[in-house]
Amino acid sequence: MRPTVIDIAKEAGVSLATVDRVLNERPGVRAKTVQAVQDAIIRLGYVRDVAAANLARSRTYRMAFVLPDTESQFVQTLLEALDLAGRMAASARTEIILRRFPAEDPHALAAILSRLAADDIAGVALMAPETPIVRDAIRSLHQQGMAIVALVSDLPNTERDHFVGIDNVAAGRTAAVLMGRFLAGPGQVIVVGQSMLLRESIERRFGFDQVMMRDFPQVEVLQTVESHGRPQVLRQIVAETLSHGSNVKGIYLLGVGHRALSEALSELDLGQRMVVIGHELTPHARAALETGRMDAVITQNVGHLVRSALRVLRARTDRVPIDEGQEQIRIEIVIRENLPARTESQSDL
Amino acid sequence: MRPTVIDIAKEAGVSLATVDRVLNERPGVRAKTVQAVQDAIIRLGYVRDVAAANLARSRTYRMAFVLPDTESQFVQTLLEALDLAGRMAASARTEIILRRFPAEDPHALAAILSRLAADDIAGVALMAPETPIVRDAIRSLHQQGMAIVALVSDLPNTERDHFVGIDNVAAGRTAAVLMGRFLAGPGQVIVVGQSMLLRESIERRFGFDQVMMRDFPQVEVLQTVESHGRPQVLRQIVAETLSHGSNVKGIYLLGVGHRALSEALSELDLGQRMVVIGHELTPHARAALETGRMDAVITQNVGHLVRSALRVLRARTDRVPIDEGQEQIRIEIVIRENLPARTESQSDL
DNA sequence: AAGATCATGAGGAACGTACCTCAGAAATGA
DNA sequence: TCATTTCTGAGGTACGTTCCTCATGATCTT
Repeated sequence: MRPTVIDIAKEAGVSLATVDRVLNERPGVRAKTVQAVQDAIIRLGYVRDVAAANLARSRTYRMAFVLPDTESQFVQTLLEALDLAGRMAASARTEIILRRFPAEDPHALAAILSRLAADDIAGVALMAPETPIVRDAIRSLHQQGMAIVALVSDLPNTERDHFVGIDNVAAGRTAAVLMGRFLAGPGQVIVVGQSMLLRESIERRFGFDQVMMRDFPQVEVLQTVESHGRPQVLRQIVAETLSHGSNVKGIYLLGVGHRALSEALSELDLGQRMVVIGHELTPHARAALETGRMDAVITQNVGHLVRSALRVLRARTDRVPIDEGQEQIRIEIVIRENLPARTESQSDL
Repeated sequence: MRPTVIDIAKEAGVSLATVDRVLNERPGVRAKTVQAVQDAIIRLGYVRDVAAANLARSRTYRMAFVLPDTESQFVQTLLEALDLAGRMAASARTEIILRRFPAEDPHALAAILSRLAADDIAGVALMAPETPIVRDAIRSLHQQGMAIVALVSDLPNTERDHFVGIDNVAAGRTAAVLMGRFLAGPGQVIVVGQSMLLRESIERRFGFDQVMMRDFPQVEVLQTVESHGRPQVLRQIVAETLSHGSNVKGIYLLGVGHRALSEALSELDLGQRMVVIGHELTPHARAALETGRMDAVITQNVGHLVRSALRVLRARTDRVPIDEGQEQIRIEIVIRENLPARTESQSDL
């Protein structure tokens, strides 16, 4: 049988109350006694039963996920994963609170964040760009003891406890290697992004250029085309670039916008096959891979993101260590052949 | 507040005992009453608190992992992941029992399996080839109500509850796409495997050939070289093939044996760069990727394998549904650029 | 209609931990 | 040494469930 607090008390020759004080780091125990209890704990190999502990605390975890209200497919898949995770988490005394903020309004975001504390929330997973206002809001939450993780987009200069997401520079490098090798020769590559103001886009482009220059000097990477979320813009610019008789052999999509691009491409009816590589495995990207309109997608598993964020927030709240290996989000390479089966729950797009 | 069994009892106008009988599907309740209770459950949105339930049951999960006693790096990394998972699981009332069996001795394996039942074990994760003896042993365990998952290597014709691992045909196809595209032209490819009797090797080779023939007809895939676990054999055959002045441009490793191969390759000092693609991200494969001796590794996350097996076994034991999306093991493509950082725990090689 | 069987209620103990109170012991200061 | 402060012990209740016993009322047999 596993040892319990009672066994520890006996072993250490103290009372249950004292063991409890030591375990929960409450004051009123002499250093010597603390040591005796800790020795007993080690000697017996005691591990606290978190389930019983949480039951006794009658602690329920209220975790907030704060996301932009953009309708992008990436956010949509994130929401789906969140929904599923919420249902699964319910039986583990964890409640997920969803908050959306207007994408371009840092003040609204700050207001939402500051309201969280009053709402008795134990932790926040935040997907937002880092602005001074947000930094202040996070500092305030942090001072109130709230666990905070940055989701998808890191907030390196804040008091966030953890970043749940991928290294976007490495993701860009990965895309570059595939692009370079798939091209297998000289040519030009168009890079398309929503806006170069987004941290992810900048980092990916940086990593992409790095590898391209080093390993594939024969490939010319053109300036980033910014779509600003408007498909027409994207379509037009791409069409223009392509029709200028240049030697474009590949397209690199820094972010979302797969739909608009694939429409543009099918309209143009290119005589020649292009190498198309993008990020985020949205339903459209999945379809594009299946039909061969895209060659590879660099992605992060949305289900993992959500579950990892929840685990980290819980661990922070419980003050227990996390399993670094498990919380490391992989840069996944998806091609048609290793496309994961669509599950009913859709949780793992 | 979340509703509890007491709330359900009040809502349904029955006693706590009756609610409990319904919840745990125990006899002695009229169909009409069962319905009334279930209605109340739905009306209040009751979710059973599994932590409290398990506490009350004072159930501890003893889960056995049965693995071959081969010293292969893959099994080693699996063991490391298992060790870590065991430490994490301890606080969730789960105990991991490890059993090794002589790799070539199905009788010994069957003996170990049949001993499990007496050992009060709730579930087994088994990594073993499917033989008639093993099939019988599994049937017997199944009849005793034990949860069984096949690990890494599927046991399709048995009563296993679930398979935790990847689709090896798809993994082979994935390798083929990368090989074909990285080669970027005609040439020959050597395929190296430990033994073609292993299900995985056969399936991977099958998938590899499928795609090669369909998409890259200009590439000639040579017959599989079998190493039978002996590095010298492998080294010699590879050296021979290469020195025969043929047009070998790529090497596909069906399984382990990265060390022997990389030694062979460095000895031969090939004038020309080869495309080397293999399976399983062992420490050697990792080193080979880092130094550029390998181009890509198709792998499955060992940490995920173990955790998924544990979750599935627990779910089966608790008779609760599993999250299909979470339990789907990905076919991961790893190149140098997206090589996951080595974590201290090494859990996720 | 009497006995047998079944469905239900009431109540309680247990799981392992947290957290509270109060009394008394030990250490500390003057 | 006495008063004061600081530790410690004993005991209890609670968390949400499981599972047990016993009693009673309802329903079925023949």
